[in-house]
This record gives sequence, structure tokens and C-alpha cells, in this order.
Amino acid sequence: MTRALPVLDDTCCAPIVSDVLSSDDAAVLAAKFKAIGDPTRLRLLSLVAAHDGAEACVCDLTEPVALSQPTVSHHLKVLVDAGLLTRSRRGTWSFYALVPGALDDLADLLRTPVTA
Amino acid sequence: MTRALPVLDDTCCAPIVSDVLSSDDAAVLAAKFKAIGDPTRLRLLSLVAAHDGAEACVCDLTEPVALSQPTVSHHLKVLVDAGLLTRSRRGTWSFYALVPGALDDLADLLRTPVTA
DNA sequence: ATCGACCATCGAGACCCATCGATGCGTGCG
DNA sequence: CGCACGCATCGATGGGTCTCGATGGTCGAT
Repeated sequence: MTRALPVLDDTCCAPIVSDVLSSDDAAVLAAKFKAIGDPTRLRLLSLVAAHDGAEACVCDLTEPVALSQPTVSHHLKVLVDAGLLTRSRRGTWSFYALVPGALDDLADLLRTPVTA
Repeated sequence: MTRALPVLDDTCCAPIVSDVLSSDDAAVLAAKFKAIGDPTRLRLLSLVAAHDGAEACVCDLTEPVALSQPTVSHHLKVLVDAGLLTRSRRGTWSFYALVPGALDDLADLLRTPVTA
């Protein structure tokens, strides 16, 4: 499982409140929001962004979140599958970094156009 | 359970990637993102926003999402508890409407400041 | 007062998820 | 070559979530 999310990596659709979401769009969007709907994953994103060079390996993250290495690996995989993090292996380390613009794209979908 | 979310109704903290989130902040934010991390709830938000007068009752929503009335009521309660919807009873009807600015506040937290 | 419409809550069932220890793989070093 | 390190995957477990039918409460109409 954990198949890649179907399309829709950049801007998928109009803001949520602009038009009624289709079931498909809602499923794809919900998957992304669900990925950041976890305290640990939210902190991992924050830690990666704040880390030196805007990337971090698993060994840098296990201690701050106080979880086991397998659990941290699992959460990072979820974030990668959601298109929010990238993983690049260098030597024995796996470095994770934010996908530029990924969070901003999600933010745009939440904005209410004008809401007079 | 389903106790009210602790504080932090408006702007809670700096953008996620600006500073490392505390465990408490992460928990509160994750609860909100988890609320919209469900396809049905995402569609409900969209349906409410698109409905006439920017509010809708349960009877307006059960058919579009093709779910039972108790289930729709449950999802709406989750959204209300997350601070994204308001409920106002008029007669036998319960009208749900978007909390102005709630989604925008969440959007702001996702934005990366500059990320030069 | 009685009935019907609308809705929230309850209890149950099926499913998903977060977490862990154990294991296996790949890499770099001695 | 062999060992140590970093990491991903596996299997199990406990807790949470989604969904439903059934129930009961509240309001308006007859």
C-alpha cells in the first residue's frame, strides 16, 4: 500500500470554500491534511525546517520528539508520501527536507477568497 | 470527551516552519488539521460555504454526502469543536456556518515566511 | 394534546492508526 | 573481511475513528 497520491501535486483545485469539492478532490486533499493532522508529524515538519541546512536525518529527530526510531521513520514516510517532505540518502543517512511550496499550496486551498 | 480545544482560537503561534513547535502547540494545531483531514468533513465545509446564505442545516447536507443523518451530525460536531463551524438553532433546525477567518488562520500557519 | 419533522446522543461493529521491539538491509570504517 | 552504525520494514497491540440503526428530546403544526 502507501501508493503514491493520485496526481494533484501542485494546485489541485479552487479554494475549498469557492466551489463544492468533488469526492475525489476531497479525498486527495483530506489525505494531505490528515498527514499534518498529527502532533508528531507537525513537530517533525517544524524540526526539519528549523534544522541546520533545512534538512535533517532520522537520528536528529528521534530525540526531540521522544519516540522510537521506527516510529519516527514511519511518520517521515507519511510526510514524504503526502508530498510534504523529500528524502535523499547520503551515505548511511537519510536526509529529509521540506518540499518547497508544498505547505503554501495547502495554505492557498484554505484561504477564503474574499468573504465579504 | 470532545472537550473544548484549549485556548488558541485565533492566532496561536508563529508559522510552523518559523520556529520549532512546542508539544502543546503541536497538539492543538494537529487537532484542527485532523478535523479537516477527512474527505466528508472537507466536503461539508465546502457545502456549507456554497449554500444559500453561507449556512446550511443537517437536512441540506445528508443527501450530498450520501451519509446517514447521525453520521453527518457527528462530523459537523467535530468541525464545531475544532472552531471551524458555528451552530445556531432556529426552530427545529440547526444551521451551521463557517467561522469567519478560521480557515484563514490555519492557512497562515502553513505559509513559509520567505524561505529565501 | 397529539402528531410529525428535525436533530443530537447512544451503543455497537468494523476498520484504521500510532507505537513499539525485533529484524534485515545497505553503507562506511578498521 | 567483519563489525558498527543508520535506517526501513515487519508483526503485534492498544486505542481511536467512521458508520450505522435505534432512541429520545424539542419545536411547530394540526
